[in-house]
Amino acid sequence: MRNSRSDVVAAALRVLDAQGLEFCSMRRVAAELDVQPSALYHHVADKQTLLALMADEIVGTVDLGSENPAGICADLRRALLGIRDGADVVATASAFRLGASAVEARLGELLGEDGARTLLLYVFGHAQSTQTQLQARELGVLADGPSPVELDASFARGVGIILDGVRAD
Amino acid sequence: MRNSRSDVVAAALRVLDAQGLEFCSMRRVAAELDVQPSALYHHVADKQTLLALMADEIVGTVDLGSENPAGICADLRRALLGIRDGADVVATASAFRLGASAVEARLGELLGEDGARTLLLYVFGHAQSTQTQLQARELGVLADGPSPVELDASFARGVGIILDGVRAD
DNA sequence: ACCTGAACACCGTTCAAGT
DNA sequence: ACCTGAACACCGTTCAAGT
Repeated sequence: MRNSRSDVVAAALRVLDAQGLEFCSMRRVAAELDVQPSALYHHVADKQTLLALMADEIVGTVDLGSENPAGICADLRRALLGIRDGADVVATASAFRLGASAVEARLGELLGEDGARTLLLYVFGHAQSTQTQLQARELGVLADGPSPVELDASFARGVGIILDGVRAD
Repeated sequence: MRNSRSDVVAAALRVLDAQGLEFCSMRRVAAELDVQPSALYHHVADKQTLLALMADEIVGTVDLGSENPAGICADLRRALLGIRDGADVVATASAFRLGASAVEARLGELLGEDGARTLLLYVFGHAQSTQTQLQARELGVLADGPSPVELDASFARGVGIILDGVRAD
C-alpha cells in the first residue's frame, strides 16, 4: 500500500495552507506526495470531490456539544479561519449540499431551520470576507480596514443581531 | 476606434450568462469580440479587474431610492439572480472592497453599519446558494430540494429575522 | 491496488511588432 | 490607440501500460 485517500486529503490541506486555494492544483497536491498527477484519480473522482473532502475535514473539528448557538458559530468561525482560504473552500463545497452538514443540523435543533440557515450563511460570508481582507493586508494591497480585534467584534455583533431576530420571531 | 473597455465588459457579461463563470475565460471573452486574447489587456489590467467591472455592472441596476431595507435587499437579490453565476461574481468582487459599494452605504444609512453588513452577507450567501442549487437541478445532479417559490420565501424570512434583530438592538 | 508516462484540450499573461 | 502572433508557464483529466 502506498498512498491512501486520506493521505491525498491531508496533502491537499497542506498545500492549501501553504499556498492558498488559487495554487492548490491537482498537480501541486501530486507533487506534495511525490507522485504523478494522474495517480490522484485513483483516490478521488475529480478536483471538486477532493475539495468537498477537504471541507469535511475542516468543519469536522467543530464542537457540536454546546447548547449555545453563538458558541457553535464562534467555533465554526475558528475552524474556517484556522487554515488559509478555509472559508472559501467550505462555503463553496457547502453550497452544493446545504442541509447535509452536521453543523446546520445542530443549529437547526437549537434555532429552527430558518434561523440556522440565516446564521450559517452569515458565518460563511463574514469569515470569507475576513480572510480576503487579512490576505489583502498581508500583500500590502490594502492598507486600511478593520483590525483582527474589530473583525472579531463585528462578527459577534452580527451573530447577536441574528439571534435577537430569531427570538423576536 | 475598435473596441472600448465597456465593449469588453459587455462581452464578458454575455459569455458569463451563456456559459457560466467556470467557462468565462479571457480567451472566450476575446473570441466573443473576434479578437486575440492579448487584445483584452489593452482595456483591462487582468481578469480580476474585469470581474470587478462586471460586478459593478450587475449591482448598478439596484434601486437605492427606497426607504425600505427589505425592498432594497429583494432588488439586490433580483440583480444577482438576473444573470448566471451573478451572485458568485459579485460576492467575490465585493469581498475585496466591502464598504465601497453604494448598496452597503445606503443600507448603512437606514440600519447602521452592523445591520447593513449582516444583511448584505446574508443576501450574498443566500443568492449564491440559490443559484448553485438551481443549476444543480438543471443538470439533473440534484432532484429534490426547495422550489423557487420556497427559496423566495426562505430568503424573505431570513431578511425578516435580521431586520427584527436590528430593531431589537 | 496503486502508480507512471504521454497525451489532449485548455488556461492567464507578456511582449515585440504591426496599423 | 488598438490589435496580432508567438511564446511561456501553467491547468484538469484520460488512458494505456506497468508492478
